[in-house]
Amino acid sequence: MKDIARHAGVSQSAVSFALNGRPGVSEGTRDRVRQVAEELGWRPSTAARQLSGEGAATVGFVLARPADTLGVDSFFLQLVSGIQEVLAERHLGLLFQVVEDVDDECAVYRRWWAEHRVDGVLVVDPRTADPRPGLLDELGLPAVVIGGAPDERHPGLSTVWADDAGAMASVVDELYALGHRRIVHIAGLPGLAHTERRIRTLRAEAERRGLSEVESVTTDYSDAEGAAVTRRVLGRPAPPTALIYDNDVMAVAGVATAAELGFSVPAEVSVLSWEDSALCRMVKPWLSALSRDSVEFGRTAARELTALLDGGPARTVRVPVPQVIVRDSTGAARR
Amino acid sequence: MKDIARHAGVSQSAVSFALNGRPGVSEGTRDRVRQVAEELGWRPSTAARQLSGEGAATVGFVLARPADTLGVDSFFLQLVSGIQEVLAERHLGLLFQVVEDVDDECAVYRRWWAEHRVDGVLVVDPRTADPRPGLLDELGLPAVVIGGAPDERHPGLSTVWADDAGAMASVVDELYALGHRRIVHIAGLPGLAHTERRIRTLRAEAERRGLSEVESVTTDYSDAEGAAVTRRVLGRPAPPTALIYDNDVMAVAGVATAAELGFSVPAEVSVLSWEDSALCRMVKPWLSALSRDSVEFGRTAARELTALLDGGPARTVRVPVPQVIVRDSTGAARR
DNA sequence: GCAAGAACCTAATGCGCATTAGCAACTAAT
DNA sequence: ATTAGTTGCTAATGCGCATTAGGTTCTTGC
Repeated sequence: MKDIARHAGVSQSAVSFALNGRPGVSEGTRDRVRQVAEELGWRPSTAARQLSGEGAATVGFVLARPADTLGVDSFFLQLVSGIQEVLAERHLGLLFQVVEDVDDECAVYRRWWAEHRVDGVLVVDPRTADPRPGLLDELGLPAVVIGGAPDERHPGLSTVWADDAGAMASVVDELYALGHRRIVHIAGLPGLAHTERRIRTLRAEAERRGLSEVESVTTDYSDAEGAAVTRRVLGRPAPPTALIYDNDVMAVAGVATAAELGFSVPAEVSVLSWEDSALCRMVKPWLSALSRDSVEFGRTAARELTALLDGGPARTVRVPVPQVIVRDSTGAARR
Repeated sequence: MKDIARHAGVSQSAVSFALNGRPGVSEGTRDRVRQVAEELGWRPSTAARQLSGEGAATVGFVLARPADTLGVDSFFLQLVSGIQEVLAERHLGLLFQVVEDVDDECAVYRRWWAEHRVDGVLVVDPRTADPRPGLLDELGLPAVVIGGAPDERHPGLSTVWADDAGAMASVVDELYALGHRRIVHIAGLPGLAHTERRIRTLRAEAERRGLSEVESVTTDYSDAEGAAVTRRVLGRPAPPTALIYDNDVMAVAGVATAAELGFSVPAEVSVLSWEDSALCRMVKPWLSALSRDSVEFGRTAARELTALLDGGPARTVRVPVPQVIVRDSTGAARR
């Protein structure tokens, strides 16, 4: 800015006024300063800006999962891509960190907060008894919880969520209509809020219809566990006629396992993936799947965060209910 | 720091000396200051530190690809995970951005540089005629090119690369030994340095052996194009007996397509994936694949970058040649 | 024709830290 | 006993920006 001031023949303060749209300089001077700044390729130093009270212009995102389970997962990249789209418009940076578990994640938040490194954070994979909302509330760090159910205990946090319960209900509706009575839900990680929500809803729906042979089994989302559970339940005397997998990876592994065991899909067992991706169209039969717009999900979350950063109120936003895309892996139950 | 100084009964400068291990304070004072800082949960403001010449404590990473091709890709998450591991040790942040294309990527580098937002960057997907190394060299931004071939034109940049040429040569060796003479390489994006390296090497190896029916076809890495190319080449009067796919997604799509066309794998056509992941064990037959340690690749790249940041010389590091993992999708050529 | 105000600009200050210069007390060397 | 050196600290400065307090000229109202 000193350079610009010299080139434009004004004081450094005038430059600041001119470039920040503040009153105090004539339009002529403002234009001249802008032009010089442009020529010099000037950009404000984020550090200096931050030091004079403007915030870090950065948003944090922590992914808590062991390195070895960072496998085939299209959801996060898509989510991040949507987040970026919104952040980039406002020239907000995304500070990204991968850690092992939630405790480490909390430590990262504390550090970021103490170092004034981020203006806010995006939290994913909310859990039952999650320490993170409380911590963020306590630190006063603006945050948006992605995928969490509305949480009245932390009114400072925004929430963006998908209606898993509604989706599960519609899935059960559909399977029931197709004649399925024995259904196994190969769920994801226990303790994750959306896993528990789906499990609870499935149980409620089953009870409502008087179905006794409906259950959920939790896994670690890996193809290995997906296959193992599939093998176990299909080996029963009265195997399920429909399998709901909480992600695409397990669904694909499940189909392969079913085929191996001599079950034809969907004639003998229907398979539904709770995540749509290219994977679902890479196996035969093509997998029916619950489809949601992950990129848009990310955009929504980022928009909520920027709203918070602008001083807006915390809100709870629901994104559209995931829709079932019927392909070739679901059909009428065998009689 | 002012608080700490007051609590410890010393000047603010003494606090700075104490906490940074500088001479100028007695060990007693140092310990006392450390303790107070600990109690107060003090962490230095990165902005202030940066303003006084310490660098941004942040490394940049840009992923240039259209949002819709951000699909099933385990490579990047694993790479990033490895990068993080090394950066986290040094408390370096990772600023992450997704953009549409290389031009946007260059714009991001320019902005980061002007804003002093990052101390260095990691560059992925190097291309033939890539504008990025030149730009980074010009800006003087420390950088490590991941996956690039050694480049003498930009001695300021470090390079971490895998020996694709060597790997391709060993793949051809192996397939040749199995009796394959008609081989199609379903390559990735044209213009990517490693794509071109593999293509060149395949051609050279074919010529050396006098094989005329060996070729490479470039794609966009998508399952759709992988399937389309597979369909086309297997429909020929004399179809290839071996297919080399540049990633796992296309390989899986290719196997499905081959099955659809009535080709049995590996009896009638062998399939090899140039990327190993859970995907390769999610289809039947399990895919033979070239395996590399992406997490370690990331670690190596991050280590090279931190070395550069410490003022070390630019280096070119080769990671181990990917190894062929023989599973069930490759076998002797049908006579 | 003179005071009051507006318009446009400059000087000065602070953000949180690192660093340099400076200063007092004490010790070692001559 | 004086100087030189050392130790342990404080005061002061600067990094690049935003902002507040002044200051000068130019306009307006009476």
